[in-house]
Amino acid sequence: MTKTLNPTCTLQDNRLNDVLRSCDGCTARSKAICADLTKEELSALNAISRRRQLRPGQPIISDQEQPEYFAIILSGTVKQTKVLPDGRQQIVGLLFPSDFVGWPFETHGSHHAEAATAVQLCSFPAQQFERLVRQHPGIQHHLFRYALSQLDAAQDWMLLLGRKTAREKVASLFTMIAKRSRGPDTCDFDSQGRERFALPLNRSDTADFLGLTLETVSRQFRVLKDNGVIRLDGPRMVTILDPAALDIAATSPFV
Amino acid sequence: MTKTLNPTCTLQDNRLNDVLRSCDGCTARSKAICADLTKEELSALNAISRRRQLRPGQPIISDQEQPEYFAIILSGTVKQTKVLPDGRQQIVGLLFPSDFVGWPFETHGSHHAEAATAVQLCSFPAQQFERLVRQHPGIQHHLFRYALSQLDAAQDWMLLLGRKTAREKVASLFTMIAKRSRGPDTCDFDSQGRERFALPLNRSDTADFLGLTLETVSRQFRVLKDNGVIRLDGPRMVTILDPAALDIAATSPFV
DNA sequence: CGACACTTTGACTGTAGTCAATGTAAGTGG
DNA sequence: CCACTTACATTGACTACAGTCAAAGTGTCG
Repeated sequence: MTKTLNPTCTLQDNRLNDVLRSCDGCTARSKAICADLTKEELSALNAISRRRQLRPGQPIISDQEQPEYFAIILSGTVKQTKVLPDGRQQIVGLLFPSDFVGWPFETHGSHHAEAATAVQLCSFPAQQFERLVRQHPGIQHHLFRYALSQLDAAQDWMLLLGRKTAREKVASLFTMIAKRSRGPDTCDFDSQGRERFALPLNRSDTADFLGLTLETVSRQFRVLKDNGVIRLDGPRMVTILDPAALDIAATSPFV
Repeated sequence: MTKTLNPTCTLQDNRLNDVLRSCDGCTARSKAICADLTKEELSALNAISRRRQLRPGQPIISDQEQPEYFAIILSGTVKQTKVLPDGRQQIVGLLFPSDFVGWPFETHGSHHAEAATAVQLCSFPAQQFERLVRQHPGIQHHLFRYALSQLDAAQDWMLLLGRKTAREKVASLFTMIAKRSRGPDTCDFDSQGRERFALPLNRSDTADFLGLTLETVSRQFRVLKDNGVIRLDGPRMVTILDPAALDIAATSPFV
């Protein structure tokens, strides 16, 4: 299992332990909502920020509680879930580095968000952050646009849940995760230049994300593997062998 | 088919044809994003507003085009759709009176919105509206909170699409439409005080909203009717006979 | 009246779900 | 070092829910 980084990747130092916590070296700086903020807005944000590390399964926002803090994801993956009274579960959002977790001004909130993998966050105390958003329309503007992109993603996922076959759902998951893993710091290719990523979810969570059972997920993984579309190095490590075939599998109901 | 309005309803005059187009008599005034705006913000909005009437099927925002205008729905229902290359369709949003149609500052937008029924809109030219939003953080704040409520609704629907049975989906649709129809102006009860509403979608669109086929939708309507949960007066007119049973049917997979 | 759009119903099929057993890998303690 | 546990994943056999295909029914409009 050789692992070589794409030569175009420029590894940046997070300096997670820096006392100064400067935004300059932050890996999320160029993509998160803090991108394009004015110097003033950015330093106001930075002044109330705090780094956090979460273990898999640790909650960020618990159902029925006011969130303690909001955060930008620096590394790792966060899952948002909704559950029915009898326990059936649906993952309604997967959040990746540079994504924002939690929504200011939300009152109702039947939300639950937790770390799917180990996660590093840049967090902001809830009330201070809300005050900051009120003071700086620029920050609100970016949050608004980010919310719209999340809404669009949710609606794309509705199309997947309502209209795609199991095969298409699994293939779409792979293309989505590959796309989100494509960043200057996080991209990963094997020795032959083929895209590769670690799934942030186990089979059960994957099923809850795709609206399937874990057995069906496992079987569809196998089919894509047998067809030479992907390779599996362990149950979580996926290499895309045939990107074109994967794209077809993600939008065509037959085969 | 007797139709009596709930005595608590206070019918207001839309004055759709008034030249002055005052917001004072507007039916959406108290619930739409224009609620809680300052006098200044409201009059700025009002100054660029224009009433529009749409026939069923008429598009508001076409896929791949910059929207011409944004709008608040005064009456009727609007559907947002996403389609796969091979034509499979999913309705990703149903919008009711007081809802906002279209999103300022959106660039990508694989959005399509069209009138599901006859629709009356209070519309705003896209560019003028965007300029207004930039100038008035208060308007943006309301739009932001509205976007969050739409995101929450989308995620609730993801739970429905991914995890509910056909029976539950249809029952959930009825509870959702009943809830949205419950307004001071639009509520409708039969002679015995039972809640009643007209479905804004035909069977095919209903199927596209619930992630089912139209035949399955038709059969589940029949089961709920046979069980005495609802009554159908024509294919579109639903009366809720047993609200408790309907709530159970909406969240319990067995029967 | 016939044309058309929409809906209902029936018979059959197939995809994904269910239930159960087995496989795999990492971690624990004797 | 090796049983044993635990969590997760795979595979198989069978089932059932919803989909497909087809026909008939209903209502509206010209």
